[in-house]
Amino acid sequence: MPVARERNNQTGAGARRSLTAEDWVDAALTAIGEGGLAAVAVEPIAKRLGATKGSFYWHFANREALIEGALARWESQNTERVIAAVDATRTDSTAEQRLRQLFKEVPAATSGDPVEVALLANARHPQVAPVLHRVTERRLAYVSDVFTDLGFPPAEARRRGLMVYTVHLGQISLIHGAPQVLPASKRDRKHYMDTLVYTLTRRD
Amino acid sequence: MPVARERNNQTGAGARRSLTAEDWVDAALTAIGEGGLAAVAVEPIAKRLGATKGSFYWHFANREALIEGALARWESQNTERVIAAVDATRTDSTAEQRLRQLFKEVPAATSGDPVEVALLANARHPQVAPVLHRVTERRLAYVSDVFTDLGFPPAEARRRGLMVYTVHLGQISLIHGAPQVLPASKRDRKHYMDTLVYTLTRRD
DNA sequence: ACCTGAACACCGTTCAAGT
DNA sequence: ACCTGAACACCGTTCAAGT
Repeated sequence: MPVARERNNQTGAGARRSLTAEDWVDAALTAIGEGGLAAVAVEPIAKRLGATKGSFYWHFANREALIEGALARWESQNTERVIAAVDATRTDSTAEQRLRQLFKEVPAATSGDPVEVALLANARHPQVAPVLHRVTERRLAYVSDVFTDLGFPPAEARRRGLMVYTVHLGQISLIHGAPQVLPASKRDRKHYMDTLVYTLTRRD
Repeated sequence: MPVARERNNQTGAGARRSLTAEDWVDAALTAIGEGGLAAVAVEPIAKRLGATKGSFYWHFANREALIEGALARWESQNTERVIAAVDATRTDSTAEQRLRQLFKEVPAATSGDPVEVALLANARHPQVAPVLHRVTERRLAYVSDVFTDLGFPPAEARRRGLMVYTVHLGQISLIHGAPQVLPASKRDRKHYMDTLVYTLTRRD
């Protein structure tokens, strides 16, 4: 039974506009968030948009190009999110507080973004790796700046920043791969976090 | 042209024995090492073994069961490898040297094992996660013991062990996702490693 | 310019039939 | 007990034909 499917459009139930590449990218990002890279499947997405596979191939050369577009969009959005997060902590009094803040906020934002989680799960994917690399570089530069603000000389600030970011990545791996090894109680977690910040910010 | 394909057997070019579940698991592990979890594809593996897909389904319920078998095998082999690595470092004089050793050896062994790399890339896969969790727990316990040997009280030793293992995981992520951010020269890497070990082993 | 519908290739899964 | 070969479903890709 050929029922007319509801479909993305600007005018409600009225005239339906054509799909754009943007529409497909939107749908792809949604799919990544829900089921990872593997969920970027042309046929199911087409069904969701109320179109056919043939329509997709008018906008994109292939599935790879769709993933490319989705990653590019995520990266630019992610940049703005990082900047916003930075602005949010800028008024904190001490650099150590900002560091502590980063340890709390960034994983929260990170775990909260299902797309980031999915991309981290596919960090070695040839299309994902360079995106992750640029995002990493940007975040790392910011963390290093915090150590500069703490009075560390540039080279040492970079090393410390790298350590912090390394720990951050490790935390994400643990949270998503083996959360059971992390401190169980809130009290233990606070103790652990204190040890972490203390250890990483300590001077000679 | 129907050429008789060479096929896994015990007796060289002579009589060919039947395939076993083991044979399929072997081939699956090879495939994971070469192309990740996604490379565990029934049809191509069957072709490589000189058999048909139908043969596979006599030994396994489905593709998932094959992956399960491959992961189980890798885990048990990995256990032995860890034990061997531990034994190799046991004669080192100081615990700090053992720690430094771990930082050098474990990533080396880890990066050297393409299966581990592939599994880490799919850390959130429902079949992979529990395996990784158990392996993590085992390694973490060992690292914590090193800190106990260093004279840290148990709770603190666990925290330090967790930090070290977190850093280790972060390193792996960086090495495979954004190696460019790591210190470029050998000299800088040594300096960084020194800072790392010094920072993580320092007492109050 | 944008899309449909049919076609083909590839791989997962099933199963009747062979040895 | 172990395997083949044909069949079907699902998805990526192509393309002639429609509006």
